[in-house]
Amino acid sequence: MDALWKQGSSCDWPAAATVIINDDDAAAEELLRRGPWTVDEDALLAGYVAAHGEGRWNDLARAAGLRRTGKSCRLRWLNYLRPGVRHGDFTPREQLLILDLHSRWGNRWSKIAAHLPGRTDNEVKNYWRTRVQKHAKQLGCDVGSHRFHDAMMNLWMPRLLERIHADETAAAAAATAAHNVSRYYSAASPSHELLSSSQPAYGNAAPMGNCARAPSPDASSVTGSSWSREASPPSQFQSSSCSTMAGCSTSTEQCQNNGCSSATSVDMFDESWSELLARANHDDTEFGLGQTGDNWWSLEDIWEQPLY
DNA sequence: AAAAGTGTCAACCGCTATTCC
DNA sequence: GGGAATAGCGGTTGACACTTT
Repeated sequence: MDALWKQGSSCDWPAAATVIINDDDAAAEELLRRGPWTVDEDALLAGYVAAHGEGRWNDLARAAGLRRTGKSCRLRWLNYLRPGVRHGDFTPREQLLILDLHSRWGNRWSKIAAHLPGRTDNEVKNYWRTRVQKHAKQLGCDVGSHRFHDAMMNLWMPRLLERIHADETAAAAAATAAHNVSRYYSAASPSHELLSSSQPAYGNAAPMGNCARAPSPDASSVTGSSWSREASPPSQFQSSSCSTMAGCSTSTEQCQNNGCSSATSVDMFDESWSELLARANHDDTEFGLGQTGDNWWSLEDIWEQPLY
């Protein structure tokens, strides 16, 4: 198929580009859009899937009136529009799980993503390529090398575990404190409800977001990258920092679903996560915290540079 | 303030596997 | 059984935002 690309000036939708498919049959010529999705396209796709469900994506694209390939529609739906998709920084738990699963399975992104609720293979892949490979580069080695593996096992992962533990300890303390405060106000005055109602309103408005996420993107945000970037907290690991209930804009249940380290029990990673912790507890040689003497990365490297 | 460099991530590409006819 | 269509996967690219000089 010969394809001639041109910028979308002639297109009804802004930006992006269109492709003209040159076919022997002129009647078959059609315009297909590519590039960033618009709000209108998102609405069309989401609305159609909501009404009719997922199906054959090429047919769906046509039926929905989208000038996109089925492949493009599928990708947009899976990576962005599908309910439950999460965006934003990876929590320390997620980072740890990615490191662990990648060490077992390699670049099996979809398989790894399947263990990270709400995360897509694309996001996991991007995380690996941008963050993890960057550290490997700093070490002057390849991500597949023994050196990198050792650094990951002896430095990175133990510190992620430390961080997670610290977060959970803080969360437990905060939850206890909140409980006590609640009891105090409950006893002292019926107006304690104000405490809970003072939570930011956008928590419910963005049910798919993680706890650190800002309000829903406004209509001018098209691809999602803009708002996710804007919403990204400046401090590392902030996405897990809804450990204090006061700082979390979502309910406890949402927090759990979103992987936040709230004080209460259910863990989003279930089996994989417990396996990991079990290994951490029983395999000191791999996860030992005392093996940081060979300092390829300084502590500053580990914690000052973003691991997310 | 502007240019250059860097990081991030959505979207696309090409390939393989699976399903359908 | 075989070919076409579709789904799914991993790799790559390009645009944009941010940082550094």
